[in-house]
Amino acid sequence: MQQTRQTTIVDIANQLGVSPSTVSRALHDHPSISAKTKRNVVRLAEKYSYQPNLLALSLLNKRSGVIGILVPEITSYFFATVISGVQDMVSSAGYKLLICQSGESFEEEEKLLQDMALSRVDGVLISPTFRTNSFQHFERLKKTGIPLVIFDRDCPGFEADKVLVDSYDGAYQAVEYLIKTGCKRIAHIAGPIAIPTFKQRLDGYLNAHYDNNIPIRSELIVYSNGFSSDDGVEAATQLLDRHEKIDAIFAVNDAVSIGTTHVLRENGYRVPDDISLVGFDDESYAQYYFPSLSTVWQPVYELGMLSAKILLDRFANRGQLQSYRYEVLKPELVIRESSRIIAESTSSYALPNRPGTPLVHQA
Amino acid sequence: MQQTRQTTIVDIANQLGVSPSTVSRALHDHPSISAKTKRNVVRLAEKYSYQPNLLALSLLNKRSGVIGILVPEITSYFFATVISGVQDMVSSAGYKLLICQSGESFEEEEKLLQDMALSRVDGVLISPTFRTNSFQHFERLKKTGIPLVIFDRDCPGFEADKVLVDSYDGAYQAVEYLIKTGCKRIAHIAGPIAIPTFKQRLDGYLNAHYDNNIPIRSELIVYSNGFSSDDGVEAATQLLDRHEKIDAIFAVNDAVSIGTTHVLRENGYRVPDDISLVGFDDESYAQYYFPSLSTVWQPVYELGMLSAKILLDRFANRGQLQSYRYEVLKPELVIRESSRIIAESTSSYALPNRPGTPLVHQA
DNA sequence: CTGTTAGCGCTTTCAG
DNA sequence: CTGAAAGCGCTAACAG
Repeated sequence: MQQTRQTTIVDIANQLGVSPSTVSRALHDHPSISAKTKRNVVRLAEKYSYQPNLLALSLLNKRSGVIGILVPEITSYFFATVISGVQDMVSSAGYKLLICQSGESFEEEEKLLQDMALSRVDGVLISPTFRTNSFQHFERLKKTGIPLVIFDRDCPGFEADKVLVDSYDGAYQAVEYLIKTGCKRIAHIAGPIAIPTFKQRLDGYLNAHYDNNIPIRSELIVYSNGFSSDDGVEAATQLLDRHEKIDAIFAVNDAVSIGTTHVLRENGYRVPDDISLVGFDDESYAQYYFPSLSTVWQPVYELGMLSAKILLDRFANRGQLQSYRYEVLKPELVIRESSRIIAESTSSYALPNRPGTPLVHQA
Repeated sequence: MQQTRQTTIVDIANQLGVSPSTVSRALHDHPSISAKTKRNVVRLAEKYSYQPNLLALSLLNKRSGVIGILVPEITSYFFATVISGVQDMVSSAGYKLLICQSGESFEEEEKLLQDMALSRVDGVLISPTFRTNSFQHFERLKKTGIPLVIFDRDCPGFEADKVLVDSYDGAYQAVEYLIKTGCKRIAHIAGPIAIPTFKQRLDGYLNAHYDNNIPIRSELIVYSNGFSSDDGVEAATQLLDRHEKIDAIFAVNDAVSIGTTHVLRENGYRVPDDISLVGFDDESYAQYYFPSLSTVWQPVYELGMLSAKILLDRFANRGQLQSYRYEVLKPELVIRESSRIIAESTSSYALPNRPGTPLVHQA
């Protein structure tokens, strides 16, 4: 624990009676360096377990080798997995990852982004808070020359590289499946529609009805304040209080789903016998839940990898003007026990075996 | 996206015809600086949206303002929550957090730790992989003067600040509770006992039996290869294959528990009617599971806060020799529906209402 | 009140 | 093959 001061290149130089530049060269296999001095330098370096100071290097090279990622929170399966994907991609390119949570607070998002800029991260990946409706802080970042990639949650009107999941499509698949299995009165527990992703899920729900000529009943849609299990409990309770007849529920995500099943069970409804239920996310517990949860799987890990890849590409083509990339990944419906299954269409829906979290997934 | 080169203090100085130091002083409210020049400087700084280069500062001050945290993985509720606690603590002290995952790989752990040392993090929080049995890389870090705190997973024989949870006690509580509720043949699905934490849970299981004069049957203990739900499925299957009579299972954690309930259900056992089940961790889904999971809650967020706090204290008393701190936090048994409840002892066990994840918890 | 100087640790011309 | 010098961006004595 004693702060013995790290040995520097100068220390070694002095001890050997050579110049710092010689030491530097020796340490980097520079061609024009005598084998002898090189040996001496390397020996000393090892003896003192010399460690190059990356801070000095960063200052010199004007790049820190750090990529920042800003997410609303890391405790959900979704973001934690995205981060894993990003981590794997950037570290294979020699970058470190600075992970920050905004906690869905806009002010925090601004502050953290500012912090990152100050510490001179080389690039940033951002999934904005659902309160983020002004993008000046993003623009500011762009202006300082730090490339950024928006992922998962879109920022309408803000131009940047973006990697999203087609939530609309996932929701559409889910609801159309419910319709095909004979459900007529399908409720939707929507998340805060300030989040574009959740708005899209609602739209998917609506259009699946429309395309299948099923009337939409606004009394079957309940808007939740958040998207945790507790929010699910609240929303589901609210839904049941309306005393509407329902035979299916499409919930905005799995967390809300399990809150919902809880309420349904307490009120004597059986899933899926009385009510079919489909969630979204395919959380790690979804397959082991009882009944196991039908849900929409998203290529989360891949989302992280791709976002990071796009950022790295920007580094490679630094300066060159390039149009922004806009990537949309496709989710997949996973049918399990929480929804009734109709025989004839099973084959087209059932996915072979998708255990928990596939680390690598083919697109 | 155009790299316009960030404006520096020198740019401002030149433009104003003053020296860089004057600019620096103006920007820092130095007492001896004329109101006029200060105004000029500030105006220009704003005009060019000047941003101090933290890398230069770090190099100068020999502190980066970054704290590193190294965990086996971030996708579990446990570590994600620890990180949240750490994040909140360190950011309130003005530090940034560099989060790294070892993926339970020893080599990766070594490499990442090395990386952190190179980027001159000011301190490190570590929860080692379960393969970590040599601590030379930790020693090396200590020698370079970077303080480190070990949390959650102990490193027997390695001296450092440590913050742990009393897993032994948690397990003991759980098993004693099962015994008190009348269970006679309590099985244990143990995790890899290379992890001290899991070894402790096993010990708690054993000693609770011993203290209550219940014979221990080795055929009721199954050692799982990992601690995911899939591992739980495998271990539970193995357990049932032994055709031993059992009336309760204490599983090493909640993830394994839900894999276990899955297998039990498939084999026609009802929980808790036929078999009582208790897990460990109190994951966010535990209370909404069916049946809701009896489990052992750990002060996870607090664990993160405290670990970070201890590290910050080291900074404050830098250099001063101090004995290492060894903190052990107490877990609490949470009784829900997956275990039979006996009337008379309920009161001493039942906890009022403990929804999901308490953000702040009194010790 | 302000400028000059030196230096954090390192690399990289440019001269030897 | 090696050294001297300059500089990345900034601050903190030390002089004026």
